[in-house]
Amino acid sequence: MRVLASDLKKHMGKPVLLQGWLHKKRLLGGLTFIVLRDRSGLAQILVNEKSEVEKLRGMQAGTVLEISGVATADDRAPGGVEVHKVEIKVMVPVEHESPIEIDKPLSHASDNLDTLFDHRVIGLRNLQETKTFKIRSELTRFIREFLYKNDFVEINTPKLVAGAAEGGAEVFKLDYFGQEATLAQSPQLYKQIMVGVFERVFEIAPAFRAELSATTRHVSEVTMLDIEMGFIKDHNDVMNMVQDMVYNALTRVYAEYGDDLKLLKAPELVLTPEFPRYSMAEIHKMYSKATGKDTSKEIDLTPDEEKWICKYAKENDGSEAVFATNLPKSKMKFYHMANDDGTARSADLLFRGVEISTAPQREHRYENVVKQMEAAGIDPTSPGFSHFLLAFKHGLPPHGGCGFGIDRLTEKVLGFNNIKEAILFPRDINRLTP
RNA sequence: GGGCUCGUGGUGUAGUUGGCCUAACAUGCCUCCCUGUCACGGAGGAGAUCGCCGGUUCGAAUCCGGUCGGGCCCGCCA
Repeated sequence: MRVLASDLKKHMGKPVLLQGWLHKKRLLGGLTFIVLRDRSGLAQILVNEKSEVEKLRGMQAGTVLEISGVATADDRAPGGVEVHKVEIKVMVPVEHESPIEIDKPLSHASDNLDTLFDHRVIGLRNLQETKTFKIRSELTRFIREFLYKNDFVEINTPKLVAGAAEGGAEVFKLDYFGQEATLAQSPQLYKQIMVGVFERVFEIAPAFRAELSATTRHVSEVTMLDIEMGFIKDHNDVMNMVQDMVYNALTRVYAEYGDDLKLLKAPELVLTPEFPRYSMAEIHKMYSKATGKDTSKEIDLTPDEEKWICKYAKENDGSEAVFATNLPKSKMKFYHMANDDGTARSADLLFRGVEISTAPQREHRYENVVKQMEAAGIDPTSPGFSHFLLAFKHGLPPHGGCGFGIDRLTEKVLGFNNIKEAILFPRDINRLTP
């Protein structure tokens, strides 16, 4: 029976069999330390026999090993336990030198990201990188668990679609058995349709954006969390749900992975259960007053304003997450609901300087959706939209939801400067491999 | 798409007002020594025509032009 590195302590004094990768060799002459990596972490193995050490001559990091020995308590060993009386079996020999180091932190300097991604296949075995993606996995799990607890149903919607869901944004086009298809840039229309079925739905899936953006915040394949909930009282219900979900996921990840986050030099979490809310107009005014730069004519928040309001909220409200509410109507999508004062019932959630989510209330009245569609220059009878409208025709309650960037959330939790650092195999305007 | 910026052994860097560069340092790799390492330590070694092409010059990693490949910012957004 295989024993995992992290379970060695439970087998103190007993024979154990470990399987994993050679992570590090330290030869001290008469004795040799081997560090073995498996899915649970690292195990230290002490080898005395010359003949056993010889089996590892020429074997590089990554060599797949089976080690049998005895779990032995020793204060000098990391974690107080190591394996003695060892017999080594090389399962998969590796003689090629590792292209990138796996036992020390890799450079995440922006100039070096290209090398980091070129060597991603092996670089991900680096403990720091592995931890990053373990934390990403857990963040996603906490979000899922929160949503399940709140009666949301997880759905999967098509990524091969006939037309653009949101209009405006660039889409990838491809040949679909002779028809032109696009890669879905958002599950927007489908998740609204599903409100008519389950009331509360969510999806975690890729979305494809063909915009020629080259910034630290953009990739062309993004992992989106999409939420939609029906029978809301007002826009606040949507913001509250997103807020509670984020608060829950962040506090959990800091509680359960605090040590790893500290090791990865992630910032301390500063968060209140209620996130501060400022209207877009207020933020423009506050920012202009504080910096002397007039942004009152800006439609959206500038990247600098996003950073500024996050810093402001952290210092004055004790929260690194902040809502920018009442987004301008001119930016509104046809499926959003407008306020009477020229703003939209939409809010951006900002965290540590970037927008991680947009959480609007939807226009749920059939006639209004048709009107807003026509105003946006979309033909309501076109094949891509007639199905969508059918759901409204047959009854959709007041509803709202959010699009939420999992990549950006992970990036900011870990204190990275570039979204790609939080993605296993990022896709941007000039990277399609690995 | 617009602006700015960078390109030196496998990896990370130094050198960039031309000559002391026959390219330095760290790490990784190879050989040897080392019985408690944990970024082990010590001795030695291999490994780069300085992204590519052209130009200026007695002489170019260094200056100029072009080209290819990155990065950052803006616009747009998650």
